[in-house]
Amino acid sequence: MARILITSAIPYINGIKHLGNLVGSQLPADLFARYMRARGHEVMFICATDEHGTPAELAAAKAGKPVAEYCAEMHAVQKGLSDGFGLSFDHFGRSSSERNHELTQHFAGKLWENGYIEEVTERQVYSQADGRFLPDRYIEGTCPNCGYEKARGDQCENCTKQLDPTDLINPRSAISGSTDLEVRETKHLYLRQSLLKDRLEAWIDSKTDWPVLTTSIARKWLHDGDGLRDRGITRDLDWGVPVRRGGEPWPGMEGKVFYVWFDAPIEYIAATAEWADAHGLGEPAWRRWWRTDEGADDVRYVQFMGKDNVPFHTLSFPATIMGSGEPWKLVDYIKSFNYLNYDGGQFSTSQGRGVFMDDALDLLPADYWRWWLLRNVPENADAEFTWEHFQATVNKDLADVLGNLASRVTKFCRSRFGEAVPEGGTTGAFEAALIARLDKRVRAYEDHMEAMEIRKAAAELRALWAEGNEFLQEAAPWAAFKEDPARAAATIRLAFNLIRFYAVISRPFIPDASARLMAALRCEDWTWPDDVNRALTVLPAGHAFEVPEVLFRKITDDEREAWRARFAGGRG
RNA sequence: GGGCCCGUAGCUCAAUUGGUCAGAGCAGAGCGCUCAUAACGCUUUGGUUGGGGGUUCGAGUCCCUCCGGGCCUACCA
Repeated sequence: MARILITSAIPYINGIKHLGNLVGSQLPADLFARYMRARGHEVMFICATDEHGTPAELAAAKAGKPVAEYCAEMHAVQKGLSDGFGLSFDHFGRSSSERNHELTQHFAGKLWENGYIEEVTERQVYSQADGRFLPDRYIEGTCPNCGYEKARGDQCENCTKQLDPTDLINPRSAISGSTDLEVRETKHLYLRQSLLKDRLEAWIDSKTDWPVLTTSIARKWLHDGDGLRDRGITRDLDWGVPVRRGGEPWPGMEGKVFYVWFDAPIEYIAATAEWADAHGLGEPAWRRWWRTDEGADDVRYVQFMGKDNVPFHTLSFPATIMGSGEPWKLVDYIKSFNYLNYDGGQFSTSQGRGVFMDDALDLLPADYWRWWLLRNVPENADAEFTWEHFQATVNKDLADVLGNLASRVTKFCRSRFGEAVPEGGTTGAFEAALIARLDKRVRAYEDHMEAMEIRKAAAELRALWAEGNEFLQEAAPWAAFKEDPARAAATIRLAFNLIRFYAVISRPFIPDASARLMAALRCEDWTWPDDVNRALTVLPAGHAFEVPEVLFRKITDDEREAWRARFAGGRG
């Protein structure tokens, strides 16, 4: 039994996430976690809400609430939606937790001691009306290059020129529109990750099995321009982790907080500590996952994230850990994803374009979404959600291939033999051939899951389901029943076991449907089919069952069109 | 501007380090079955693998170039 630590990129707090966010990290991480648990491994699956930063403060202000209250509410909302999608986190923490405050300050203290933090006095734009320093992109003005009037302080969206806020003509706050701006001096801490460039690069180079997407982004940042740049890790905000060196105050940094991208990855560790706290466990319970000197040496650590998060996970966070000089666990494998687009464009939180997690659960049970999203997860390139494809995939795969198989077997049995697995008859070479095919496929499925080749795993799983229909067609128990009922009984008995087999292996993808199948079979034996032959004899003759409700209903053309219209934009 | 990824049958995608790899699912066509959510099974029509050039005994698979699409470019996270 292995020990596997899994973290999903932590979703930002300022609103409900859309399906693109879900499929880019949390959902595939859940698939992997569920699979590894099913194989009997010890899994620690961690996620959290990322609660600090300017957008959180602005969202809270817009909602007319104190930021702490806003974050607490949104955390509860996101937790509820995570549960709704069946995301099986061992703990869903909060980056604003006391644990994260302590750990973030601890890391900063160690980095300072080791010379990896530098104090830098810089000039930033301050807005009197907003009472805050403005990040570059929150300053708008006229582009000096092309004259576009809504250029942002970091870049002009019209001509794509990189800008400095002070370049803008007639600069104003993007928050309030105020032009009462001034440049003030302010002191900040920089993480001197450039000092760790060689170590980081050697580390990245050693990861030859990582997705190209992951390593290419990391290398780009290592070599772009003058190489890896140092990074500001503090901000002039109220909401966040106060800047301290471990337990000590940090002279000259009063009133400042750490930058979210410094404290957010540390929350992976902190959330594991939160998990231990929530379960009344002591320090060793979580440290054995994270400290290589306290048991984490044999832990395999896998991270899931969208490509936008890769630089922070391949460089900044590892730099934080390396620079601490302490034996914290570094990630072993980073599975990164491209984006999911929506019907010809991008998902847009601001425009309400696309399907959001709450909407999705409002329309259909989680398994429909899980299946489509995972089967089409943007592994190698950006993928696209269309209602036609969603309808076609779900109806065919889930309703016709899997759901209907359960219906035809259980209903046939009920009408011919009654509501118990029939007895009599024996299996022969025909069944042995089926088992051989299933064995080959389930081993391939395992290999794909182990390698996190999600699309391939989904395709193999579907092929396994299809084997059931092929077998039934060939065995034709409805025909055999007339001349040789025992023969039909043996076929149906195997078919029942086949359904259980499918429930077990499909569970990582469609956990609710698997549970309903098992409930109908009145079975609680979720043993993984290491031995397919044995797995197909779990349900004995005489075992009572119920005919399940329709496992997956079909999506109608009318629904498809109504939903397309509803989610075209203008949510709110 | 720089960097990266992609462009394979109508659609969505597969093809270990170059050597039966030109495939699967869907859609289409034909046949079969009738247990089932008008579901299932079998057979079958589709591609000179974006264009051109090159390396090689042999290239979707390597190199060059052109065309087309996407992403990233560091204080929003």
